[in-house]
Amino acid sequence: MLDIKKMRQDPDFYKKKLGTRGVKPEEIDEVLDLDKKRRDLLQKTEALKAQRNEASEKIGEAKKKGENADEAIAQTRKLGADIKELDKKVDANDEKLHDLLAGIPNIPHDDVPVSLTEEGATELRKVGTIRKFDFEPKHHWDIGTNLGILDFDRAHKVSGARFVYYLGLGAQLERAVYNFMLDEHMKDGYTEVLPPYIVNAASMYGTGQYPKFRDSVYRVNGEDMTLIPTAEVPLTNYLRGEVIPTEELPVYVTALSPCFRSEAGAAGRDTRGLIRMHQFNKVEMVKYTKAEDSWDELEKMTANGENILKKLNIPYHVITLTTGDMSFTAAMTHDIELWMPAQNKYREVSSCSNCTDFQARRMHTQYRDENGNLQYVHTLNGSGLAVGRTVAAILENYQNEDGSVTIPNVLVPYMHGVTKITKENAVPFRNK
RNA sequence: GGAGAGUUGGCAGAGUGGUAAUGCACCGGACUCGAAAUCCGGCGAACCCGUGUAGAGCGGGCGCGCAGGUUCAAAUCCUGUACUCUCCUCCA
Repeated sequence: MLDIKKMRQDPDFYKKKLGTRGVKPEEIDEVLDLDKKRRDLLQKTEALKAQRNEASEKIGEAKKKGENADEAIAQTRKLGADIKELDKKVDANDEKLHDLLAGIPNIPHDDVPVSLTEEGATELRKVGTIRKFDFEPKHHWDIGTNLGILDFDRAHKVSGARFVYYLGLGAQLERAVYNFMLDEHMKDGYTEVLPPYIVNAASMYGTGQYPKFRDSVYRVNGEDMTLIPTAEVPLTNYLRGEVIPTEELPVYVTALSPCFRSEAGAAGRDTRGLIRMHQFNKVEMVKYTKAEDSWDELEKMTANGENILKKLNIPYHVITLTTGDMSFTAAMTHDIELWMPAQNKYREVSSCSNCTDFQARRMHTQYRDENGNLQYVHTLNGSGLAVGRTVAAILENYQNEDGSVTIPNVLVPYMHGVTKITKENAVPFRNK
């Protein structure tokens, strides 16, 4: 949610900045018209209310003295009707204003590359050496299926498209990866959290999924409850409506959670493999910071995500998304994309965003600055990392010609000493 | 799923139709070499509108979980609803 007062003061700035995200200037004008109308109506109704309050007070005094106040009551009665009429108009106007304003995205930072499409993203750095294969590298879904550790067919039978079973060492690998990630983040100062996986509509609104993206989530139990599309929702809403003691800032939290997404509109994309599932695991990082610290914190958070890939020794690059490609709430987003040999390209594994005060204004999450004034916190979120995609990358980058997969060194302890997944050790019950 | 109780300022806690007690905490001052104690004064989240250089000051609105209703007037009455707690049932 943007600050309407600031928008009122400098409409041209907002039109220019939001234009880079595809917001039409007429939308801003409409918001400002409704804002003006709101203030006009408020002045009228508040003047009447002041009048009524004064009259009521006099009636009260008269009654105390035992005097007759019938005439004054009759006169004041009319005021009540007028007020009710005006208040209805105010409410209707407020609703329109709020709906419009809640659908306008965050203001992009000046350093964000301007483009309405994903083309034009800035590459910040490229890390790691891309492995040269002396055989044709296989896709992870073929590797996983051949080893028996990924079973897409039976998931399709039991659940449907875009679901998967992990088995044996595959399931263990997934668990090893997210335990490794959580341990690394704890070393970096994050507090581990195990949040609820179902949240209410107010939380979805707070982080900005609602009202715009109702259709991309799974709702349960009628309208209100939603399976989380990301742990960002319960982590960021954790302090919703609160004033955070200043000495606690910055707050770093991390959580593993499943993420549920309907992937409406993604039909036909990434139909094979682990890349785009209705349910996947993700380790999420969330920070609450003071306003002046959030840009530094974004860089640190991105580094926390990169740290995982460095230790896993998987090549990646970091890009800054364009104005048109960023998520609704972000003022700037760094994506980490890891290397998928079989696809011969980088694929997104993390998205780290500074949402500035955009979510905090929706959630009313504040702190007191050095003058004792209330300020909105800045919120950041980033994947640290998407677990399924990381597993996919391990399978592809660490595959051997015979179809086996070597376990990255840092994960061996998490795999209880297993150094390689082979057809023989992959799924015990298949080898009886 | 059934029954009951509760929801008031940072915290505790009064208030059953006349416009939110009191205590603690907090802020300012006095006393003191200083601090504690004590005394005096102030302050009741945030928010919204007007005025204004101002997130100062001043004026107004709103404000007792939330949303409606009755009334000149609602924390108080009525209706609905959310959440919390207790007991029963159930369950990992």
